[in-house]
Amino acid sequence: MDEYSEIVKERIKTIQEIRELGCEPYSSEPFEVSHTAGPVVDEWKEASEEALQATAREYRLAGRIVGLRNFGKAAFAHLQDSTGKIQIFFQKDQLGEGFKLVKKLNVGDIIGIRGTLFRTKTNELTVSVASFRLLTKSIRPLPEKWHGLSDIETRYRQRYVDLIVNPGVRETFKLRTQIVRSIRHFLDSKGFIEVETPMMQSVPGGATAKPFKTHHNALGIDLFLRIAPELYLKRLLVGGFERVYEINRNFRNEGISTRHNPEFTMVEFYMAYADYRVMMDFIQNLLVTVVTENTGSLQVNLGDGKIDFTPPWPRLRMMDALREEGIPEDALGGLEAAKAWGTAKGMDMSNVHSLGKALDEIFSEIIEPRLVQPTFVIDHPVELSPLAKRKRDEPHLVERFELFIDGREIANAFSELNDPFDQKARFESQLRDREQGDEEAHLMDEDFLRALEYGMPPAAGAGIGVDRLVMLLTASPSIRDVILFPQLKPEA
RNA sequence: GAGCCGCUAGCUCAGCUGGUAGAGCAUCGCCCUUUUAAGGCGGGUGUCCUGGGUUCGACCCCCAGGCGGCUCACCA
Repeated sequence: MDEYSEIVKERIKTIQEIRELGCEPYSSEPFEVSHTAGPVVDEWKEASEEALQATAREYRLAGRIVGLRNFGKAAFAHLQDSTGKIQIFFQKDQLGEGFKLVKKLNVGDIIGIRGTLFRTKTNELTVSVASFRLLTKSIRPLPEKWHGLSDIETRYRQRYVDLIVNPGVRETFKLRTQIVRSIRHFLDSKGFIEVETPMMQSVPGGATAKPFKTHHNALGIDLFLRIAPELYLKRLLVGGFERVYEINRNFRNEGISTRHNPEFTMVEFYMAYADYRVMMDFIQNLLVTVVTENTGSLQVNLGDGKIDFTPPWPRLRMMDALREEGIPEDALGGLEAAKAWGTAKGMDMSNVHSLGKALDEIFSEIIEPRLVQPTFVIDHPVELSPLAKRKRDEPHLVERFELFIDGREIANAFSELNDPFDQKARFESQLRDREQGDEEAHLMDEDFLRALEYGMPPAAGAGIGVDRLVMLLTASPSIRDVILFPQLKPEA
């Protein structure tokens, strides 16, 4: 702990004084709560003083003092619990000896009260406290009531304080939970079962990304935090789970930004006997449901603009989009021409070794940022998608789509490659990329191939970035605003 | 990883051309039984992010470093 400030030293003195009054500042006695602030305020906000007196019901509430106005022989405070806040009123006449403890209270303390409702002269619904107990003394001062806590670093490092004083933050995280619940409910209702697959993998696969490495002492082996659950979920398709999903963390050892946290949440789901076209309809359906349930509308406000989720969403073939951009045919069909075109447009193509990568580079640079309204980009080059099934009539492309909203990829899906021979060839091709210095190329996963050899039903699979979806629906500019404890460097 | 910006009391912030640090809230004392940014009177706040340097003198100028934000790069 850091050096105590004068204020904290004062509060520590107060703790002693509280004990001298015979009260325990860190109570272990249970406090039985009968009501919570939000519902009480909602129920009685219209009621007259007479109506309140007529009920004479007793309320037992607990929460944190977030405002305190002390008079000589009376005091007003606001009590905040997880549902909202309500004003409470202490009077010496009512509390007698107990009023001495009121003098020892500070903003930040957690108390439990018992009392009845009334209306003040200014007509605010208030609990007149008949008795109360200090449940937890707070010795650190909360941020100032006017400006609150705005220092971004402190908000992330001490999220507990952020949550106490910034109601919008609480709302964002409650909404995040509801969004996840909506997704889960939707999938459950369509016959999917939720599973948990390994977070620690000896062959990290299912995505192109750099993994975190760790070590298991007893086994004496290195393990990797998973970059995706994909290869395990597909093993479950082989095992006969025809509709499976997992909502959980992935870990990628890459840069941190307003759109990237080293651990992030994905929902991945797999549907046997479907293909990517079926999946496009399915995802559109899922998101329309989730958006409606959580925002009450299909129009979502987003800082400067608006996202309209009204289906159907346009489907844009990646190659057509590039062609419309005026990219010449030779660049669409040849690595060198594509690189030259990109370089001429000011892009860094030095790390690009395949035509697919080159086209992807051009696409993300000039087309993605314009895809503000929900748009499916479909039919990607095969080199970009080593786990996706080839298009029947265009084998250099795969049956894949990405959903873009607000210029960002929200979902990625494809018809799953279930041909073990092609899968093996794709892994081998990835290994060659790796030898050429592509650290993110896939590794060979022999057991996955063995599973495919037993036979995986044709299926479509999809992944949706939950954090980014929540950003969208809460109009949060940074991923750190939708992750309770975002990764930061340790404090100095 | 690069560029730009920020870091001063618990919080939010001011601090001139370099002369040794302030306000509001919070806190402490006194007064106050319907306030809600309660009010009145009075008091104490500090590693000015850290370490060097320049200077008679550094919150301020220079150098190095730390942490954070944004943008870019990598990526989802």
